[in-house]
Amino acid sequence: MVSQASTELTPAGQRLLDAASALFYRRGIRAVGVEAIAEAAGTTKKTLYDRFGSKDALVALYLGRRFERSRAFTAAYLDEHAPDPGPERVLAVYDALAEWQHEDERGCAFVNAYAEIGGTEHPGVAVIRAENEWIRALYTRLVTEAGLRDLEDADEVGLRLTLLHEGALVTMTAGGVRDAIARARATAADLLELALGA
Amino acid sequence: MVSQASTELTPAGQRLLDAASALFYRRGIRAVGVEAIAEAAGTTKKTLYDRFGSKDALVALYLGRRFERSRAFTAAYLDEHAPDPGPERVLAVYDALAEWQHEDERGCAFVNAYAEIGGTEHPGVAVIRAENEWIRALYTRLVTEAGLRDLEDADEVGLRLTLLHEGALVTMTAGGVRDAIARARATAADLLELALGA
DNA sequence: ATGTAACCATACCGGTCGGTATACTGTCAG
DNA sequence: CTGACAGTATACCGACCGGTATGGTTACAT
Repeated sequence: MVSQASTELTPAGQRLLDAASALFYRRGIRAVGVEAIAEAAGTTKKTLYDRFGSKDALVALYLGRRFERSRAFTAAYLDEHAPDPGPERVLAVYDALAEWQHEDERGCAFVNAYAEIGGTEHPGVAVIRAENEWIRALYTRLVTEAGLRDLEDADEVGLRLTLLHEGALVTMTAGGVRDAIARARATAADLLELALGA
Repeated sequence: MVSQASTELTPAGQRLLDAASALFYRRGIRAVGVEAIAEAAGTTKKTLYDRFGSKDALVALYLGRRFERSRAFTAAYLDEHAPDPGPERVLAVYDALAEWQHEDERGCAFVNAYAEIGGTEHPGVAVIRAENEWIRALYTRLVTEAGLRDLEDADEVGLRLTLLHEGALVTMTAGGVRDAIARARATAADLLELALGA
């Protein structure tokens, strides 16, 4: 587990993936051409296709690596700011999200990508689904560890916290509500108190 | 207020807007070319540009008309299924959403569109923002009528219900949770009970 | 009768799309 | 020394993009 997929890339390959990630996230997938990616990476289309084979594969890699990164970021944030099981550790996920989003302003990369490639057979669709399920599983696990031992209850609360999580991202960007994540956190706190007992 | 914007369209114009709406919603905005729209409407690009001037204008009209329709649908649904003020009328918005989404499977048109045109100066961005604010205002109003007279509290609960609303759509599509809207409704019920008193 | 708006058909514009081909340089391991 | 590989540079492919131009056919109002 020492080497990661991103580590195995050649220098030009890494630059291409970095440039593609930034452009895809900021402007959308279809809006960004391979030529622009190659130019931003200071290389050529030839190298891009030698390394990744197709634009679709590059998109899937972009999503996969972003998923990896957000997982690592969240895990590190939780361990640093709320290492002990309990409601505070659950709510810290929203804090991690706020920190992750920061001044990015473009919301959830996976939701945005799904708007463009959802319903197709694009290789990135599976990554999107996996990310969404991971968020849900994370909340469910943390809620269980916080004391909600009943599996069915934990599942239900985990989903509810996920609804707030995703809703906050959408309402923040498309809705223009700056503090949507903080409001979702407050709502989640109420739900947790309700589920775990005062 | 008798005539609507859509009523003023010529027959070919109407067909074009209908075809464009279906294609944009199902496949995305950038994925659909004007040629395909004209062909689906049984007409030509010439007519499309004579009627709408540009693809961007057609997109904005698509979003605007969908906003109009969803507003009318929701209002009619509420009046039919929950005509009296109270928590049930608030929760009926989720029922209306489930009915509206039905077997559409592509989630919120505005969230999807924002993923493609957000951050640009596209004329459709304003429509997206307006739709999102309307949802929030609707929940806030219904909550107030349900008995939450304090303006600040109503604002807060209205936003929370919006988070669940948007989160449900995203979790249903990108997350693959079929009954996400029903789960959002159940969560909203708990929040309302909390806010209005048992 | 004349004008005008709506429409259809077709060809065209410059530009960009994703993807491929050719050819040359540098590096480094066998 | 010799491949093999990573890289650069550039030209090219057919297809499609949004948008325009030309020209002709109806129908209808003045």
